[in-house]
Amino acid sequence: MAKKTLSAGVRVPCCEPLRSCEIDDSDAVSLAASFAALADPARVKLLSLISTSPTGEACACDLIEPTGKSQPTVSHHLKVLVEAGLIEREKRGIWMWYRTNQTRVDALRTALS
Amino acid sequence: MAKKTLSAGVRVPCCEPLRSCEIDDSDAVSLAASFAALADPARVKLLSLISTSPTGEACACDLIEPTGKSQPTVSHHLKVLVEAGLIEREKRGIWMWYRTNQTRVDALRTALS
DNA sequence: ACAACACATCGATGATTGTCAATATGTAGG
DNA sequence: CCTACATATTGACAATCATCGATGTGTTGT
Repeated sequence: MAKKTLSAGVRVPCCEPLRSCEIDDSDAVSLAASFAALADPARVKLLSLISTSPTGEACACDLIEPTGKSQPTVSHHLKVLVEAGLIEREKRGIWMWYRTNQTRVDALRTALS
Repeated sequence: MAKKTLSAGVRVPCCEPLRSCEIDDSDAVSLAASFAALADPARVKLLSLISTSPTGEACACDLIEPTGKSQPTVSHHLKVLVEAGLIEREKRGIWMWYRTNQTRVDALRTALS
């Protein structure tokens, strides 16, 4: 029961930082989905590995050993990151190359402002 | 370990070690835990509601209706956010007041840089 | 064509999570 | 003490998730 609201409660359009205005339901859902993609240590590490690569991209074959997980598990986590839009994949020859989608990561960071 | 064909069947390592800037496991675990706290639309909305409050804090009683969840469910989500360090709680009289831990949120945002 | 390799997908399983009804805890007033 | 209220906790359940072995798909070199 809200009864101590002091302001008029005017709603403004929102896709901006959390602190600036109250977000609507669809924004909350999409933001939560993005954060969920980072809600596993393996995926945080994968994004770090890919982001810090000197060339800007990383081969899947170099991402298995550092995570300490099996190849299918790493493949699964990479798929989660791709579907969340945080990284992109490109097949060259037999190798799959991953790079970060900096625009999407930046958008996430902005949402925390 | 993965190798790459340059030409004439010569195989070389995929890319640079990827380890110079790699975050360590404990950092990945703690970061993932923080992101996990934001991996639910209800919690994203709660953090938004609290952060955008004109007074800087919000009473639990005002957070139930906007989320569309039951009172125990909202209480549960608030607890998750508190335990993740993203918000803080203070009881005054009958009401529980929540405010954002901006330092922690800023730390999360920095991690995405 | 064939074998070796890189990666994705499938299937199964144990663990975690979101949800709410019921109940407990704590606070204020009569 | 008793009642009304605000919030937290418990218990149970369905849904989702992380994991890996087995297998499928596609590519390269022989």
